[in-house]
Amino acid sequence: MKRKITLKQIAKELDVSISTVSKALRNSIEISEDTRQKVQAFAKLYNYRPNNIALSLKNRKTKTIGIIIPEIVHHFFSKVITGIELVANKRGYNVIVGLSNESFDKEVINMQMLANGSIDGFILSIAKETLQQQDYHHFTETINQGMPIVMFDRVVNEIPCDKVIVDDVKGAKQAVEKLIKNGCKNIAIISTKDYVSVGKLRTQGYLDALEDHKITPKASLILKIEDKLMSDDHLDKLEKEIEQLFQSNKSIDGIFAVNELYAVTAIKVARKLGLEIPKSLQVISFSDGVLSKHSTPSLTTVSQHGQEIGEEAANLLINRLESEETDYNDETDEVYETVVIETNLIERESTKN
Amino acid sequence: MKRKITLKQIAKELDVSISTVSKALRNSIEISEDTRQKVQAFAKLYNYRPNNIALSLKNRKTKTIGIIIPEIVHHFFSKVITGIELVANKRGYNVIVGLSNESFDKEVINMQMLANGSIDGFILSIAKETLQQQDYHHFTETINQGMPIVMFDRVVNEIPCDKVIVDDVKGAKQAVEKLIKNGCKNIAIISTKDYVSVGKLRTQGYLDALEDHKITPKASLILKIEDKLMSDDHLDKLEKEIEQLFQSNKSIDGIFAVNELYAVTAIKVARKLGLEIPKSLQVISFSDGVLSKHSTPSLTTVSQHGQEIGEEAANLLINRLESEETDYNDETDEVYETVVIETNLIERESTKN
DNA sequence: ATAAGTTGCGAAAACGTTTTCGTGTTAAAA
DNA sequence: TTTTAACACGAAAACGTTTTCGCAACTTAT
Repeated sequence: MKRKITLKQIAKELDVSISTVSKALRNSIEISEDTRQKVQAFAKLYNYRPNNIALSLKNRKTKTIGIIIPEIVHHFFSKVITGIELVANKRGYNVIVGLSNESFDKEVINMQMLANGSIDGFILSIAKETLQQQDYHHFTETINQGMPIVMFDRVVNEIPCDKVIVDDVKGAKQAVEKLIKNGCKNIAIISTKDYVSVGKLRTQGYLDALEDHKITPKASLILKIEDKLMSDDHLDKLEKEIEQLFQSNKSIDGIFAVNELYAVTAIKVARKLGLEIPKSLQVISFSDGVLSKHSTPSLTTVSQHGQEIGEEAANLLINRLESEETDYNDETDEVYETVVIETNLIERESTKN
Repeated sequence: MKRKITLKQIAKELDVSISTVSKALRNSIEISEDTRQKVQAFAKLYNYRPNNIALSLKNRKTKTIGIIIPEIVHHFFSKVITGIELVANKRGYNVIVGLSNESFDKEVINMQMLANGSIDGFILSIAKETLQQQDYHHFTETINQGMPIVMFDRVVNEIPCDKVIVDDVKGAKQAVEKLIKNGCKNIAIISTKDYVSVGKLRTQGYLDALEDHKITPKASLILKIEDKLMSDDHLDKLEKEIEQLFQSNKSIDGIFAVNELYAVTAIKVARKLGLEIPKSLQVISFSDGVLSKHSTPSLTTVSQHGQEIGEEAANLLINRLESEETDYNDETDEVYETVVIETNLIERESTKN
């Protein structure tokens, strides 16, 4: 079990100083051609690589990005990670992942674990519990300690940081407009409770679309699901709630769901009730997961472009990290950007065309 | 932009030495009650936390696990990560994720980036390209440098390391036996080319089941898909291949697919051809992704227990890391474990019961 | 009053780098 | 031959910790 070789060992072996070895490896002109070659040959032979940790300590930066997300078994979030990793790697950074599991405490703990020098900055999407409790002190503290944060998707405005979001209102509105244009007269929405920011925004888009078309929203057509029902264990409960919706509104001919699961479940229930899709019921869902493409009928969706969001977030963060380096006029601008990624409607089989 | 506070700053502020501060914070008995309180109060006030990087350098271990997987937008792999993260966090470790994107080069690069001190050990699943080229030098090198590896799912026997796998042969065999028991007379398999180890093994299980029941396998019932067709871009090509399978074997009444996508695609094609599921065609698939549960009909699957695999792998790795600490009799046993996670059959709508 | 033991703290090394500065040697210039 | 410049290298500091060791200043026992 040989440890990795260090400068010190090379120096000793070659009977020169550590500084000489270091310089030789970095092709410093201070070192004679002779020794340089000797050192480099030896280093290559022993496959020397500078120790990252030592470099991090010396440079006071780790070239590592911390990601905190609510869960990873989720198409959207894993797409985002893919995007982050892509540009992070391209720009010489690693990513370290923490899962909050939608829990406030785990979010805090995870951030503390990473904030103590392990990373240079955060990219995160806020846990539902945190959104519910509206306790954001861990974010402000992190930022106050000079560690930049980029939030995506689930963001809160009161935190001063860069953000990457999709225009949930607009995306939802477009979806509902599509349903209207396709002749739907009674469009229901299946959303989450309002504390989930995106649920609220998408509901807003739904309402906006109706208003624009002089349709009076009916409370009975707005179903707000308690979020715990997302987990597979509560699938039957989710189905019941949706069935209830259909039963008490026989004339529903359009469904806008804020996520895939709600959409496919709605379709399943609707079919059981004898509705034909898209003939007598058209469905559009937010999200661009695997279900949309491969379920039958495939779903018309508002695509969120998760990977693009990740790429954008990573660029935002790294730009900030690397501008700080040169920026010696601290305390100045502190101006933050909010990038909006455009959604687009992907038409599939669950709507008429 | 205040930096995080350090021992040195506290020491200066309180006019004691760095050592005193350090000891006071760790409740050393060397320090008087008085100063200890003073230091701790001050540290708390300024929210002092020891710098992880400095600790890593000093202790020569990072308490961080490196994960290298082919892709993250994949139910199985993200489940595994969830499992790894769960036990890693519980045991005081972080996880840092690298994606190989199924590419040999990216796998190598990623491992090199992390192996230079950033992590204490690897958990990984091998990229398809690597399996194809059968070039494993980066694994052996890493291991030779004293960094333990745990492989899962896609493993190779010639590398001396701990492994966590599912019994692919057995799982596949059970699935096919279920089909046989359910009355299927002409069972086809949709698998991958043999260089994907799990594809090969599952095909073996298929053959074993047939043999056990005195059924002569027919080459025309064995479809081995070129793996590039996994990506959504080639979906139509995949469909064509499967359609071909059905067209040239009209009597197929059972399908065993090695992954979800193949299964749902097969179902889609079969329906187009007028087959009813599960009445005239029964389907079983490996994998426990989201498609299985939510597509219609839902899929009967061989569940792989991704999260459990992740948990097991993390425990294996951390155990090894922490046994090394005490184990000063190096060079000894070097005995590695291969843990087999049992699969089980989850019956849903795509088979009769 | 002296020897011995206790208490409380600081200096310094170590982890592995990079970089600044100093210095001895040799070669070129005066 | 002396002065100056170029060259090649080493010592040391710094990043932020923890820990070993040493050493004063007391306190207790003789």
